[in-house]
Amino acid sequence: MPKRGYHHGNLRQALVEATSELIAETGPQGFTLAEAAKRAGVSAAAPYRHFAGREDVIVEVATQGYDLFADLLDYAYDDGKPTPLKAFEATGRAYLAFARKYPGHYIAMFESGVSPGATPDLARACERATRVLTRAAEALSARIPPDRRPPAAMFAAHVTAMSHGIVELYARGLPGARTPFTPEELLETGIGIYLRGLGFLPPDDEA
Amino acid sequence: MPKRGYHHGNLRQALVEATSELIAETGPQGFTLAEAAKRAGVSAAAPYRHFAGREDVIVEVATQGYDLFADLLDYAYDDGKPTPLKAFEATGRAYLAFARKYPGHYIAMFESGVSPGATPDLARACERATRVLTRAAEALSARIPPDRRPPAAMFAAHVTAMSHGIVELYARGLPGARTPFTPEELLETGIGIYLRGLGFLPPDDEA
DNA sequence: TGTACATCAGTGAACGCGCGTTCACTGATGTAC
DNA sequence: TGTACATCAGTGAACGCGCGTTCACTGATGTAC
Repeated sequence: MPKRGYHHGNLRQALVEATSELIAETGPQGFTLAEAAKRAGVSAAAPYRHFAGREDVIVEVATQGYDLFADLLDYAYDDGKPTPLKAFEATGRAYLAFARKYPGHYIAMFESGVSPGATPDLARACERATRVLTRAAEALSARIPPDRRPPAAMFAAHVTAMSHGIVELYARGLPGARTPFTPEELLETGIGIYLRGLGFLPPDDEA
Repeated sequence: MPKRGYHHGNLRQALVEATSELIAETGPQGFTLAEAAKRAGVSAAAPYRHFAGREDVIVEVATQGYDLFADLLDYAYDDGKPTPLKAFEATGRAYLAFARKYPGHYIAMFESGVSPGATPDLARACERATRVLTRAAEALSARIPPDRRPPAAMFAAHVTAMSHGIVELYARGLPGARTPFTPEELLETGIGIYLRGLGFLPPDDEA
């Protein structure tokens, strides 16, 4: 990695980081390129040396976000070890941790209105993240009694929807939709009940 | 209702409707008061006769949204008839139907960054909607074996989260997070599995 | 090692634009007599 | 019923502002000889 190479050093990445911060603070529509440039300590014209325009920066944040997301989920899943269930639960926790730690990336990915097909890179990164989630669902699915096993894609969609809903409603600053529960509690109990409904967990307790 | 009273007739409500359309099209940050005025066939200065400013219009859309939301949920719940389960499922379908039919209101309520405490009216409307959902969860909860019955608030949060997640990820125009399933299918199956996990539904099938 | 040159990241001024908001106004509506 | 007046919803012009983007430039870096 070139440290402080040219004038700025690594302006491109500095702009991506400033942008993700700004998106977390003001939303994807509220983000301005001028403010991102100012935060990076650079004139308003400088970003055009690295990006085609405003939209392009958001797309890059989303792309890096999906890549990081896929990495984290993959690491948490750990090839299904020690058990598919434990690995699956770890993946869920990683989902929440990512949303909490990288809110700007998360918003750029899911709330910016950027189409995942906007760029080949973005499409690739997005698909990779989806694949990790689907794989986790499939591995777990294999242990479910076939007669009540839903398609793995549906299984993955249910879990993704609950995770996303918890992030949006209870992990963000929304002061209205308050519950006495932490997002982590909600996700763990919610997924637990769901898995029991699939017949995977014993009816009483024990994980 | 006064039909075409003063000059415009009912500019206030026309602005609210134009705003909800615009929010659905461009997001809460992309909405401009000038465009809403144009759609209502009125000069850019006219809205200030009815609203304090831009933010105030969004708050009004959110308030009317929560009121309508509460009405629809309440109607669907129908006092728990014919059974708490059927009523609960009908309420879930009403959630999805509202989000689909009034996307601008939905976005103003959940994605605009407007705090539910912004206005006494908004707080009241928001609480009313929450109360309907919690009541439905409580009534159903009473039929759940006490040893595995979660707090009603948690129950309500799980279901709200899954509903919201399905709306955001699979009922909107996001061309990336595609599944072969309709939002209605996803919600019905997801809630069904969840309820089975609570021990409410018989392990095999039957509603 | 030293010099001349090409490259190119970042600058600063400028542009056109559309937005939110204000303000004096105007003209239709409602009301008092 | 008719007239005079008060009210107030909507107008049009204007403002200040910040944004996205362009463009000729400048000056540091890398490279060829």
